[in-house]
Amino acid sequence: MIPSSSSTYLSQLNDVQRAAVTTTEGPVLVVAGPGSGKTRVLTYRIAYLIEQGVAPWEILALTFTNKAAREMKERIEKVVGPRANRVWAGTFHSLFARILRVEAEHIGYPSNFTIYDTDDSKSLIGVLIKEMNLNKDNYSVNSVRQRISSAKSNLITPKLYQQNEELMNQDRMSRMPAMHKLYAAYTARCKKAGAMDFDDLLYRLYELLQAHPDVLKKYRDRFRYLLVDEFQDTNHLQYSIVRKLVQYDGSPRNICVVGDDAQSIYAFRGATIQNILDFENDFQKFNIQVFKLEQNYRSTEHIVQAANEVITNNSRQIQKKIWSDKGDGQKIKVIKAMTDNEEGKRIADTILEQKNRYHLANKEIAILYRTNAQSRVFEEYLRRYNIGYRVFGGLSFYQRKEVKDLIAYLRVVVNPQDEEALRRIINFPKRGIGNTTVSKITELAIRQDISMYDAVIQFPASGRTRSNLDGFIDIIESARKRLDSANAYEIATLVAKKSKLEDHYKKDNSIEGMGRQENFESLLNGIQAFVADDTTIDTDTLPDSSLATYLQNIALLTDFDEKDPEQADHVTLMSVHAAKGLEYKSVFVSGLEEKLFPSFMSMDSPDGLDEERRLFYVAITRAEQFLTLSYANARYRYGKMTYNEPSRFLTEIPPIHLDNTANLRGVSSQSRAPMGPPAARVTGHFKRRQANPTAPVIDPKDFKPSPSGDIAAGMYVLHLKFGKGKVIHIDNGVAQIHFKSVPNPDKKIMLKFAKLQIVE
DNA sequence: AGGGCGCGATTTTTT
DNA sequence: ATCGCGCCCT
Repeated sequence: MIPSSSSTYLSQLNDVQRAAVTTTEGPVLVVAGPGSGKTRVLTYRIAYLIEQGVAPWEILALTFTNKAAREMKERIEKVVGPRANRVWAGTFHSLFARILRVEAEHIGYPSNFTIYDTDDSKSLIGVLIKEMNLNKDNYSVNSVRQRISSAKSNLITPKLYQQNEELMNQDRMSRMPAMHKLYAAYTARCKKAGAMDFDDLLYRLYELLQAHPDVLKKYRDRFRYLLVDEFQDTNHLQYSIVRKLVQYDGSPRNICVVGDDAQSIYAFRGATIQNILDFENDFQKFNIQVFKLEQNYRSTEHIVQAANEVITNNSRQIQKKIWSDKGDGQKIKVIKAMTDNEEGKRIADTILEQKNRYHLANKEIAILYRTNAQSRVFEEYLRRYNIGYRVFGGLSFYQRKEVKDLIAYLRVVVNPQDEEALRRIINFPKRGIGNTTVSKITELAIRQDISMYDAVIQFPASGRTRSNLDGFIDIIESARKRLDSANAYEIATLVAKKSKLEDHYKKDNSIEGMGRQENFESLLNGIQAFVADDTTIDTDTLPDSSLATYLQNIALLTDFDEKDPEQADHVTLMSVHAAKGLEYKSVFVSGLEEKLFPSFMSMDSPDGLDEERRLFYVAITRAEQFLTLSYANARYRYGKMTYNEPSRFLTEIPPIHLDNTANLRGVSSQSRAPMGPPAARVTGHFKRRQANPTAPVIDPKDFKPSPSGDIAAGMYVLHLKFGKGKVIHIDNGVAQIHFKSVPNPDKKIMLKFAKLQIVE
């Protein structure tokens, strides 16, 4: 029954790792270089604690991403079995949300409070700017949100903000003198809406612990052992909470933080490596133990040494030298390209070559970039080469309009005070409640100091407007009535029908519309799965399949958290940020140009530049065996061609680690040649093994859409995604076309939008 | 009230 | 280049 004894897994650790695992009492700082077995140390430490008799629920393990939390839980489970589920392991945001749900009443929130995502926050700020008659040219929603967010992350209340001369001065200088009023108003409105934004999940918890000693004591007693992963990415507020939980008289101070200052890449949103330094100071007199994990088990030496060299260009860092015993390995390749397009082609070519020569699987390969917008070229070429790929990041499933629409209805059902959700759906799908009515309702709400939902109910209006409003109220109320008796899925389907959302999306048969239908349906399926998989283990929280629980779960999810069918053999495309914590046999780091990587946003300050360099450090240390860096002399940005120098980071790698053969055939005639299919020998070899063999291959360069008016029934046309198809008939601007080479060959396409080329 | 059109801004990363 | 927003027209 016991999955494995401690001796088994402890023997898998090196001396430093083992010491970090078995030093369970008192404060511990683990400085963990890339690939040094950090996750292994964390999970084994928890497993070890449990074997030493610590109850799983006395352990609080805070991570930064859901992915990291899940991975950790899975790995603990492998060692100690199902007990692992009782460990409080999760992200700061999700665990704190869970606690806040239980304790909400203490701070005047409903336990089914809404979580506002960044879009909701921005939308509310926009509304407030308008309401307060501020000039929206001076008050940009983004900078206001940023300032509010960083105020909260530094424990500055609206009141303290107003008393802070420095902040107030900054605001005056940037022509936002009413900033503090906005902050106060924003806070009040969130509270009134029963809503917390991402920062509130931390900030309100801090307040709660601060103001309620009994609650604080409860969690201090409960969590006897704390662990924090990726400590370099925590902000001041997060550390303050952690400190509150462990730093007090009589505390055993069993806290272990793991991090790497060289991999801190979230300073832009308030993370500070100062926390690591503070941690050392704060726990100095409590016999803090520091362990440095310096052996890299991931990469070969050229890669490791290059990383070491690069990071020495940063001004301050914790001294450490990463080393590897995996041998020299391959040198780092550099691809120079004329254009971003050529960069894409050359990388795709190199991928084919590597697959051929080293028998790499797609999933052992990743292409990384600084900004998500760069993924496009790579997608194009990988598609043409029939290499399966998957893009991470960008718009997450839960940010899609059709998904947010239904979610918004559900949010209002659970919490009618949720103003942002209400605003989104009050007239969507259209039901004759126009802007005029909505702003009158808003005024009423403000004047009477009631919620917007109550204002909708009370709004005095004549015939049609009134009955439209009643129609809306009825949708919400009929679902609310069933909140206690029905599960999340039943309510969701009811709302989808009654609101006419389902109809709205079903009747749109354009390509995009069908995608939305699919998303809409998979949202409903997801809710059904949630209901079916009712496995909440916590006794504290409401272990149920209720709508409220569902909403709180998904609010903190991102794309990454979709269960990836791990078998799928695809090349991974993602931003460098998203790649943190991952590793691949072969890694391509693209777009190494000044103003792109490093980003122009960060170039003017030394701190910004240091962060970009750490980002580069993270990027190259993802590679196990093959590392390829690339840049282009010219690339399209914001619709026009831009020219940039190669990134300074390239010159920071000593040439001894670089493979210069790539340079020799760098900017040659071949790179200027029009894009043709890759060498037949190479494609031919791999084509058979690729996923998605039906995807047609059309060179976008050869594609010239015909005027939509020229298209008639009976013609053969080309479509970029679906390939060749026959136009069956055209009805009211919508063509029915049969594409024989795709799984669902019959498509309805709106001629107005679709780009089709007549071929015969 | 709703739909269409044109302009403008936006583009670093994410819980 | 793409998207969203606001304005104007019906």
